[in-house]
Amino acid sequence: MSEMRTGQSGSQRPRKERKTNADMRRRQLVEATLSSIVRHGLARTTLATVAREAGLSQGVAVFYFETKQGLLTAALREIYRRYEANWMAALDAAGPRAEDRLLALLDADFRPEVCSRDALAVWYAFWGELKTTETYAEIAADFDARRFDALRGICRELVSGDADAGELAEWLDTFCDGYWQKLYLFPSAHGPEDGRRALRGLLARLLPDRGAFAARD
Amino acid sequence: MSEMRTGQSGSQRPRKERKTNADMRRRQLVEATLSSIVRHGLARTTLATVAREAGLSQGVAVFYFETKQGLLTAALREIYRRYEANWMAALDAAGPRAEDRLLALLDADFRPEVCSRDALAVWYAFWGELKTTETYAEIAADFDARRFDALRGICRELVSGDADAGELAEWLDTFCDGYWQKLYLFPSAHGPEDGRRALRGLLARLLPDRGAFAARD
DNA sequence: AGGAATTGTTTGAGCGTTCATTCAAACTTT
DNA sequence: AAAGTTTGAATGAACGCTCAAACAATTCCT
Repeated sequence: MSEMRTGQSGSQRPRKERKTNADMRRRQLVEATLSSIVRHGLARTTLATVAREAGLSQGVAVFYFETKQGLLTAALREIYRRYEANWMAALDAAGPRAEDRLLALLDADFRPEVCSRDALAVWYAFWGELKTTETYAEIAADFDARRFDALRGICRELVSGDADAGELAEWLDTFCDGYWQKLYLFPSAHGPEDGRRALRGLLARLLPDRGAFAARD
Repeated sequence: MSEMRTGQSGSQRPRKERKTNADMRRRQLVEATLSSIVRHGLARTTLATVAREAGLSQGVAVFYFETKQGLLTAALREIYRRYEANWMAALDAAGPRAEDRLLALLDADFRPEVCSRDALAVWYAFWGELKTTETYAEIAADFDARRFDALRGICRELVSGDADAGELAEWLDTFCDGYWQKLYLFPSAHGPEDGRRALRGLLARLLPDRGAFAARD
């Protein structure tokens, strides 16, 4: 009964430590990248600023991500992952009624986790280079599709006719994107709370027959 | 009767030729900057790419703009100037009726002159660095304020109550910003024409009592 | 179990490149 | 001749990436 071939699962801790360490380092570096983008902007984010932020050497960033571009791509993927986790969690927490699910999904866009000033700085920094970095566009399209499908699905429960539901979903999605721009460009004039309020007002207008969105007034 | 102090206006053409030349060069360099941003992105736009695009030497760009940053700032101001000229011209061309003026102002946002794929690439490239370049934010706030005032003014003619008018103006402004984002991120799924159509649909919903916006169904 | 060998990780100096800016000299217009 | 304009080589700083060497964890061998 000697030891097995360190293969699948039986062994005690054959390489687990190293794998764990690698994942931890990658997370640490991605986190440092996001911090650096917030602090210095994407244009002035270098391997040096990331390494300094992470408390590591420049070399280790290249070791785990091959290239600076790989690190940036991982960072963009990460914020989209967080964004998706945010609205999915909001949907899970919402009740079964379509009105509640719609509000949950849209409200999620105005949680500081995804639209704080720092978060917006990162979003727009990456979008600014979307046209010159093919991968960014693919990531954006991938994540956006899932959210829009969810949104349209809910709208279909609220209005009759697929065309009208799609139209409504497009309006609401557009509103969210547009309000993010306000939050980003003019943060002193618009906060997430204002966004939620404006959203409710718009919903009350667009779906007047649904009492759930009726304005106080 | 010796020569005067080259001062105000009396002299025949004391420096006029040179001034004209300087303005022409500045325009040429700003144009080349915008082209370079479209072609290479803002991050890879250098004095060399701008000079090559303009058919001039690098030195002349510095001569007229002192610094690369000065050149970029001038380019941003230029696209905002064009944007403003676009919606102001649309307003001037529209009739006196508030419905027509509203549609003219909003439709102007979907003219290729300001929202073509190339134009959007420039907009988002600059916005991406807004948080790290104070001047960009000032320029954006300056131009945005004038447009929003115009929009709100028209909305006040259409709905009673300043609060409701302001709310409507915010919704519509947000819609325009949001749709630009769709045009930019997913140009294969959304074109300016779709934006105009969606806008009309939204207007018909938000202002149902105004026949001018009634949907054809 | 204990020490050597192997494999994985981290460092930071160094390389080649690119970039913004400078500037003396050449060229043009007044 | 004077003033204005344009050039492009030179400068120095910053950057992404490489790599040999150092360090650490794990495995192998007895």
